[in-house]
Amino acid sequence: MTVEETTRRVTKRRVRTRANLLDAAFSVFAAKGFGRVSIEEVCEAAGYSRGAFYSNFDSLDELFFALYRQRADLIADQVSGALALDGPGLDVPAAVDRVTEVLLLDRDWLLVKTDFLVHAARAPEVARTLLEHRARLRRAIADRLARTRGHAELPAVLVDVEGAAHAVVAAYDGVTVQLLLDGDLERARVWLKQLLTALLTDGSDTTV
Amino acid sequence: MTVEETTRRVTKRRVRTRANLLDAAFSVFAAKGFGRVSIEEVCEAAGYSRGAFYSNFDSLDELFFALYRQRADLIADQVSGALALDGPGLDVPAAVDRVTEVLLLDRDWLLVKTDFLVHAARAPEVARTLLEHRARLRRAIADRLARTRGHAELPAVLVDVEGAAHAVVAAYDGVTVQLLLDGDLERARVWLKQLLTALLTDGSDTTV
DNA sequence: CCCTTTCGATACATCGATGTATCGGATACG
DNA sequence: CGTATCCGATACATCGATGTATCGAAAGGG
Repeated sequence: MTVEETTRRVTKRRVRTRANLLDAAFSVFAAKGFGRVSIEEVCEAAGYSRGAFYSNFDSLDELFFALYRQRADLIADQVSGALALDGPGLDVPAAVDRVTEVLLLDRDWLLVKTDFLVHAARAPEVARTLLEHRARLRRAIADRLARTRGHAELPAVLVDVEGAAHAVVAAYDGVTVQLLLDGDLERARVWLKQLLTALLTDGSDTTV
Repeated sequence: MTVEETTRRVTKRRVRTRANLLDAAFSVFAAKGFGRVSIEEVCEAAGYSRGAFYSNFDSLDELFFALYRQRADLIADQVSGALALDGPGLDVPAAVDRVTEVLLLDRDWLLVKTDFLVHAARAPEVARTLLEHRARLRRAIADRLARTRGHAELPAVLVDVEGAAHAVVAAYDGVTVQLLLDGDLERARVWLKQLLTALLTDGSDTTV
């Protein structure tokens, strides 16, 4: 880039190239891991030369960041959608099902996401972005929970809906780890549903 | 190494060197991440030249594997210890406390561990090792749970003690992610305790 | 349809990391 | 204490990745 803040004519070709680079990067990152990927590999996968890359990004880090942002936003929207789907105050299990489908969509994304986590864990700047993403997600969940039921019916130790939302995210992350290792997507989904059910209902409610 | 299976005289100096390299590697990996570390950096941190490295390991991957194994075994022992501490059938909350202290000991280890996870996720061979580690940990937990109580008192959705152990590990992993991002160790501990309590007790039991 | 601006390919210079071969000093063992 | 063996430092050859500078081609405005 190295672009001064002067507005610049942005070509259609350019946006296409950028998108292609991002897509290719996703595949390559998923396959080999951020740490083991060179700029050239991304370019090759996208069918461009390094000239194209340097015209669009300053570094692999920057591209990685853009890539994460793109996909994470997309998924966040899908989750919000899945949460909003049914009217106010309807059944949690159905929502859990839908959200689970979206969150555990494909392993490649989880691989890239985890790479990004590892990256963020060592770069406070980046970590802040990721934390904000997560906070937004939690809020969406908390809102949904609050809308459904009046603070009751949750295990007492989780304190409030905020706590419950926190727990949901933790469960998601936990199941992700197992899935990354064994690669069994379907098992992971079932397992996440069980966990969420265990967390969001008190012992009496055994609807599985 | 490039060692044929002929037994070779192993010097004291050698074990010391190896240990030093592993220790240095731990610091360097924690600080910069496996993907961004060169062999030379590790050697420099340990106060050796690359000759020493190549005399002890074939590649960074091999060193990383050895490092993980070393530390993971150590922690596994500590956890077993913490679980075995009190007599048969005594209180869960105390055990939860002790285990939590051990599991969330320092962030550096979690960083390295997560790097290793990311690495394993793309190398089935390595993943198997890690899965075995986790299975062993789960078994220890399941045994402990079984010893305490007779299958009752657990949320029904978790099915059995195996399921509960699974849930415990998931909670641990979930909390780890948050800790990696915000760096707040104490919060993480509290939070993990809450989660475990919520998971291991049915709604009626509100002992926090 | 021309001309300006932008894009991306190519070639080049540079740097850092890797692995190997060699050698002198350390270490164990008799 | 002498000697055979082992260990790790040094020097070297090589390779791949990075970033930049340059140039022809594409795109879009008039």
